[in-house]
Amino acid sequence: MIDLEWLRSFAAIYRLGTVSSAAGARYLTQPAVSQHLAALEAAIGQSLFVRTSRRMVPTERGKELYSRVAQSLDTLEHVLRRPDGAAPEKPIVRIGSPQEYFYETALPRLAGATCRLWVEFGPTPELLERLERGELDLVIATQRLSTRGIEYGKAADERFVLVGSPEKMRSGGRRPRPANLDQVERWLGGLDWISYGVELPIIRRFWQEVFHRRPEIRPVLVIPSLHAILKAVELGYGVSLLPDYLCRGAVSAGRLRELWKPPMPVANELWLACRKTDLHRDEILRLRERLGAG
DNA sequence: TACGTAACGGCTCATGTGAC
DNA sequence: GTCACATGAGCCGTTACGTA
Repeated sequence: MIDLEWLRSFAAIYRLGTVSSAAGARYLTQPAVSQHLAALEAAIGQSLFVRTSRRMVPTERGKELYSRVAQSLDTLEHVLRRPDGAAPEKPIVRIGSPQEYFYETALPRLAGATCRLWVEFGPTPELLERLERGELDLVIATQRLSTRGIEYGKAADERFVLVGSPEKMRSGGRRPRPANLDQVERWLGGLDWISYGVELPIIRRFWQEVFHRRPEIRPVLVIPSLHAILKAVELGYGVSLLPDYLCRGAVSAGRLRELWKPPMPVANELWLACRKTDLHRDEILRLRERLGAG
């Protein structure tokens, strides 16, 4: 007979990745949780995790079991937590995202969601790692990493727009003919640039895709925030590349100007990632639909 | 019915083991 | 050396059972 406590410990190990952290989360000691898992594996007759030196990696049987019990255990946890007569507690979905995309695009789409949302920001590789570890439920990713057990759905395309302030452009010297890439490169290389980082992320990619070489640019301003870059461009610090969803409003309002359109647009795909074992969860499916990856 | 006692289950603490 | 899991020893609460 399988004890419910064994399953609760199993789910905690699955989500948190180690027996020790699962023990902490369950207010038990590590040996207690270790014994729960050993008893569950003995009852089932199969290993549910591969013991590596640093992590407990679920086996196929472990993944299958988790997908079958996770929703029921969550429901049970909610029922046990809520006081008698209280309305059923909404499930929690933990979302990881790039800050600017979430603020500009995801947040308006999530208005009226029927679950509670806990949002965290960070770089995509880190967020995907945390998704795999069970610390997040849904990640808006700027790239697809080959991670087993993660399902990706296309959420959106973002096009990078080369922008500057109208005042800066008036004093920026004579503009080259748009079709002459050598002239355009020399012209752009002579402008003041604002970059997200010293390694010139976005700018480097733009340069390589358009001019097929590395940019020789020393940015006048480095700010790891796209919103701050937008403001800095408006204030005339220099020019930069921004996602279309972020600068569209400022361009329409005349605060920014698109300086030049490359022959082929430089774009990025945005993905919505979740664990395959969570694909049965209603709240996950609904959020995927809202965010465009249904 | 009340009490004493043994058995059992589940926990913690301490420690061993293996991987990095 | 550090980190994480497994294991043995011992403690404690619960339960079953016998006895007054």
